[in-house]
Amino acid sequence: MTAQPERKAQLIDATIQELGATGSLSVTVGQIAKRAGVSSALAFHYFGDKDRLFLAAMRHILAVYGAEVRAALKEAGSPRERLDGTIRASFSKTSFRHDVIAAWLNFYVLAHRSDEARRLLGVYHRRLHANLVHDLRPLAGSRAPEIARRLAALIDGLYLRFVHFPRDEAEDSASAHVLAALDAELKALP
Amino acid sequence: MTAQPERKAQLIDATIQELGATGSLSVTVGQIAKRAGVSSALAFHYFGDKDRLFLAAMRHILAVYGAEVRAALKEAGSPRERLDGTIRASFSKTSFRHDVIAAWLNFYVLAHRSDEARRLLGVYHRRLHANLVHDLRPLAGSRAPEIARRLAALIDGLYLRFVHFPRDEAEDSASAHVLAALDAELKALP
DNA sequence: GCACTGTTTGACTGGTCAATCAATAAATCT
DNA sequence: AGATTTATTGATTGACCAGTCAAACAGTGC
Repeated sequence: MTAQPERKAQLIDATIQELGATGSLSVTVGQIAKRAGVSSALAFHYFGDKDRLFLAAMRHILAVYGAEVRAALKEAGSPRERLDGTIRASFSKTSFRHDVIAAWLNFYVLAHRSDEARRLLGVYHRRLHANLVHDLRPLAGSRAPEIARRLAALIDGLYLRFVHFPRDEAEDSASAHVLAALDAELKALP
Repeated sequence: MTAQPERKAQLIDATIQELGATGSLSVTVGQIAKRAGVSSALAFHYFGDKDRLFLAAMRHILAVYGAEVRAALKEAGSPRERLDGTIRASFSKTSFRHDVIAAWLNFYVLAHRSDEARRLLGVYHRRLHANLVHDLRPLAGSRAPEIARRLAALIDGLYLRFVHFPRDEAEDSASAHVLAALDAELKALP
């Protein structure tokens, strides 16, 4: 999946950057190609059309995010530490890079009309859910899936809010909110 | 604000519908005008440019949402009932109309680069927050604002998820999740 | 019946853009 | 070395679109 020609990677990077610069999917393939230092025809040669170029960029972002989560989990021991890692990875510096933000926002829009984009979004959802459930199970037993669903939605919702109204301590503040919700859920367990 | 010619309202409706039909902000003023049964020049005459037309549409959606919240609150007595009303209004049938969904998703994108859109989004945030805090206060005292922040983010996050992966019982299921989170927060109070 | 004001349009412009294509260069194979 | 595939581009096309403008139209007051 990542053994492609150099140019493909350049174009994907340029897509993300250009998306961040203009903020909408109406970026032109020409602008992207220019930033990548190649002709626009090459972008079409490799990706077929604009949508597939953008989807490739989104897959790349999700791959990077997945790697960050895995890295965070590797250093965690207890379920509680692992949950903390999963949550913090969702609010990592990378996630708050303004080009990554723009990609995510436009991805949500695209997922509403493109089947492939929705499928990709589903992959992200399931991965996050599975991670949360795995480490909630020892703490919450059969209530784990239900609580995981709420924590996942809370993560997305907080992300959206910090994206539009950023603060310096977004990373910590957002994580703290999710952990507080987790504690409340656990404390309230029967 | 709404004592303007009928045509303005028609154009706003058409904007929302066309946005729902194509799913992205790249709808053309021509398409919108055609759906409204007028010439595109008229849209420019009334709204100046495309962005302002879209913002007017979004203001309309927020106004309808606000009215739904107010209606739900009118029938509620206890703080708990009022919270339930606020939450259910956020997941009303209207909010899940597919053209309203498309408008919200694109609104999030726009809010990332347009000051006026972000300002509008801030209005929505503050209104929701204020409503939640008002009715949480008797139940959670000084912790009300903090909990309200989480519930608001949870509402947005759940909305996003049900929007992309709809279920028949979305309305009830989403509300139930928020209420469950509320109960957990209250039960966990010191 | 005239002046005035707001409404509405058709025609136009200047520009943009996704996608294609024919052609060249470079690499790989046989 | 000749054949075949892959990488890459410049030029082009055909459609489309935001925004402008001058003019036609309709109502209102006088």
